[in-house]
Amino acid sequence: MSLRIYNRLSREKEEFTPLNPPFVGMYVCGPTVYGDSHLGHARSYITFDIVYRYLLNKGYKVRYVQNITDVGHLVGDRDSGDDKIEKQAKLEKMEPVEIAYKYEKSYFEDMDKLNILKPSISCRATGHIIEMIDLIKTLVDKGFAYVTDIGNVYFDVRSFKDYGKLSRRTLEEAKDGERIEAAKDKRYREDFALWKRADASHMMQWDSPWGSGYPGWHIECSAMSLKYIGDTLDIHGGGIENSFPHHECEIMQSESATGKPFVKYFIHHNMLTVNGTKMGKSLGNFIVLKDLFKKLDPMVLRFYILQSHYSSPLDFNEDALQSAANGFDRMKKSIFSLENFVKANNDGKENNAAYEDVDKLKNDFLEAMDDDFNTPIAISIIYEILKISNIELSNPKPNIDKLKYIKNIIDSFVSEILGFDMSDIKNDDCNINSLIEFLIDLRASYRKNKDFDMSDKIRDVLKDSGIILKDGVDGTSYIR
RNA sequence: GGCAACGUAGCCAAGUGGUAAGGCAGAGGUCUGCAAAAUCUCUAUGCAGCGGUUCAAAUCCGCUCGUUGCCUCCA
Repeated sequence: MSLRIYNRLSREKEEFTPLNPPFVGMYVCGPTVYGDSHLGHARSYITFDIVYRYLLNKGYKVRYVQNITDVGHLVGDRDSGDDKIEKQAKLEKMEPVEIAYKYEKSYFEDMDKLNILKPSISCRATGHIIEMIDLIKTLVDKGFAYVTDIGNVYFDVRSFKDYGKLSRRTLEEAKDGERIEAAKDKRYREDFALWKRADASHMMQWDSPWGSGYPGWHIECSAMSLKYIGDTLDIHGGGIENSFPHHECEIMQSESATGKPFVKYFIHHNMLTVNGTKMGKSLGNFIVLKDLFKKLDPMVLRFYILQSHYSSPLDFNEDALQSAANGFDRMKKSIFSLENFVKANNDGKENNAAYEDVDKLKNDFLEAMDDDFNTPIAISIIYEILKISNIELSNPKPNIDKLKYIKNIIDSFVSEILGFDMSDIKNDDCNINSLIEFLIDLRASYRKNKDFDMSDKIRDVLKDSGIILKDGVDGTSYIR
């Protein structure tokens, strides 16, 4: 079995062969830290978390680099306008660096809740101004960029022969869509800023050979990926909406500077919409993760997102969310039953037996993941494996070895590869779990003695306390 | 306006040439002190519509309709 990845450069599924196996260099565009993370971030970083986890699972040594954009990303994603961080800093009456740290922290908190693994390197743009200046210098020296009278540095897109190799746009098309007046000192309207001269009012600025200023948005990704991974990345990830202009610009900068291909496999995830339309601050359907998690288990969101393929558009709506929550709940219950049974009946013996029906599903799961990370199919196979487990559990004499075998596979697939945190219900402050366990045991003994008045009473009291008791196949489970 | 993607059951969603996975919701059995859980069966003769290619099409080609995205906010 070999991994196949849909490469946006070739627009085809290709077999994945890293440049220097077993090492894999993966770069993913990180957040611009000027606000709390939203649903779109969840989809993006869950997508690449799956890629990262699966590559690790296949035995690759992955260096996963993700940037933190804390300077240079201008409102409008263009070459003029306010810096997003500075704008927010003025709004909150804080230093730009305070804003950046605040929302970087917030970002990682949310990603932790979604059980997203930390990248191997998380690097801030402001920590790499020197690298960016060096890269810009190289581009100017090689004639791919030019310095204007007022001290701006632009990339000369007409010097790059493969313009549009990723987005498949031509310079002619670009002209048609132009709605914003280009800066006056550009030689050509599609040239983009590498370095901008700053006036005194600009809060963040650095010395450079072209005067005091700040970097353009695109250059940070090139500078940091070249520094930490090398001239050619095995994988570059990001959202499809950044395909143009951001990723296109990265390619032009990097390849012009190094003379080598910048990226082997470009992976783009598709958009997330809310109730059928694009999520936007101005549209009133903007969903911030911190708000959402007040009423939604982050694992349900993870499940919801992984139930559709990363390359398909995904709509977020109440009905679909509810069905995902129900489906996830059933999966979780089946896994609890399995784990509880194995825990209670573990004889500690090594188990070398193999089971054909389980092995077939095991292969199907891995085959689905190999096929461009097809998580919807992978999840459907989890249900089929759990069905075998449930049937075995309801046997009068369950096959312990088989259940142990299944448990190991489920642990690996559900927790490690799909990244679901299956740890039990979390307590807020005081630990009342043992108390609940005691009442459950007590009720079990009443039931055994057929004292159903008492057993039902315990169930009712617990229910009034918000604890729903359900008698599972192998014993009682409870839900708060 | 230019470019691109998508349209599969009540809902969500796989499937890119060989006869429609899985989840949710629904119906009916089995099991059970009751309830729940689990399990079994059923639920799209059809994949937006119309043509075409083929022994064979959800899948390839053409047209039409619809939705969404990028070129503005935004991952």
